Amino acid sequence: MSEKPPDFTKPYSTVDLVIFTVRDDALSVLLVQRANAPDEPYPLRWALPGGYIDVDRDFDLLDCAKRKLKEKTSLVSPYLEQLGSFGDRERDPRGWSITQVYFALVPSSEIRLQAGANAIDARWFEIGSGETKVRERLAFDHERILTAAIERLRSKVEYTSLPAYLLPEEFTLSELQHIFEIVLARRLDKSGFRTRVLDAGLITKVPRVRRATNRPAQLYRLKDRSAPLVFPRTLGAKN
Amino acid sequence: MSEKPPDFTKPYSTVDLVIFTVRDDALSVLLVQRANAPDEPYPLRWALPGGYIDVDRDFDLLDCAKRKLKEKTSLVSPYLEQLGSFGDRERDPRGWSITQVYFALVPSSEIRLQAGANAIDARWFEIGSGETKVRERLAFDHERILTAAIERLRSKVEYTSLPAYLLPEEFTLSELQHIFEIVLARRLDKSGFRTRVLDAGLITKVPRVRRATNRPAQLYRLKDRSAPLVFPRTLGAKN
DNA sequence: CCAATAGTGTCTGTTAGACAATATACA
DNA sequence: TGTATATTGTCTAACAGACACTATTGG
Repeated sequence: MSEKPPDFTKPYSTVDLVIFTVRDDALSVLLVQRANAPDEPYPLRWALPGGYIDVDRDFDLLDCAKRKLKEKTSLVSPYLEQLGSFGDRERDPRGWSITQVYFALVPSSEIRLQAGANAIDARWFEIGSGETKVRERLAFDHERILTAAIERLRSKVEYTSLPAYLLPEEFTLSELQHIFEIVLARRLDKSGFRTRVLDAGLITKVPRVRRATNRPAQLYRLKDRSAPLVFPRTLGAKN
Repeated sequence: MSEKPPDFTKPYSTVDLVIFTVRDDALSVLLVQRANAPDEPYPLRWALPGGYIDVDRDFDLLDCAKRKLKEKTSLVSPYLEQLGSFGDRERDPRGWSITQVYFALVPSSEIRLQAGANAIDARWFEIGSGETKVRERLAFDHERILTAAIERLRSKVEYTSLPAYLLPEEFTLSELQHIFEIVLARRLDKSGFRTRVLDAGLITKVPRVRRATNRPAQLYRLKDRSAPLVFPRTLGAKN
């Protein structure tokens, strides 16, 4: 039962990102296409954005995730949370590897996609409701990771106000409800939704309204955009 | 924006365990004392059990965690869940390192402690309610990890039946309630507790009773001991 | 029959969920 | 005035929480 010394074989360590947004009324995830190089595994396959930890530039894991997020989306401070890590002997043909997975929620406006170093293209893919979440076979074990991320997102939406991070800074209650409905894939009752969200005290009015061809709607914003998460009560109504 | 090649400097990768039990009516955590060797960081400090991933023996992260758990407690299949990973440049003086942390719930009976390779002693430490969770300064960033683990445990207890894994396979409802109260550090209403737990359908009667100097108590067991987790409704009563 | 704990029943304030009514803008 | 959406109100069934009562054993 001897410990391996620290300079024994180390696993590869990467950080990958599951970046969600809602566009065209559909939950979508950002994928990048891998380069077509002979020494790169899974050439031309679509994959979650990410890459190796740079021990010289990154101070910690979150730093590394933020850096990669910025490289892909040029966003600086969206919602970012650790999903978990996935590591085994077979997921990468180059050897024992571990990926630290973070998931991010970003507003679909405010985004300019950029292809990264190892990626020749970057695109949004809609999340389907079936067993296979995306109409592509992904590289590595990324399908499993994506599935886990979706599950986490859906379950957290039941008791937090996470979807607010999918909207621009200011939004109306109707817009917020709409985005909840998209993520949860079911209708919600208007009255119940409003009281739950407002009673929870997570959002505050801003002294402005959104005008259209009807009654103007009060604008709100998150009370504390940096706060990791929060919890109204249970949610539930099916309308 | 060039990617580092895979054989560039890798962080060290370890797996650490936060092993909880309840003994003498107190939530406790298993710590090991680090060896007093000149080249080892934090000599004689208490730390979470764990160690380097062995890329030859461990197939995946969970495997590695199970192996280490077995080495320390000789338990094979208790509740084991990934807590998260902690990685940065400073947490280990030997260099950039990442630890994959798992947390386990074990019944306090059924345990024979064993000191591991790098550990000269292993002991249970009671979790206090104050800011500092344990009356010891721990090695590395293990205090932060322990705090996160306790937080996770307490929050999950509010909506799952996790504490059942702290009991032997068969238990009475009173025993289950008692252990909930210890973990949550508050009293619960008997009637409400029973209906919640039973309605959730997580446990089943076994055709036996526990006898004492009073009315015998029905024995129960978890319906599916391998099921990752489960959720009654919200919990809450303060009695 | 007493002590001790197991197990069940009752009452009440709160709330989720469904639904309806009213409000306010532009055209 | 009409249309469209915002916002608020009402009613009801379900439920959590508090508390009390009954049940069953050993001594």
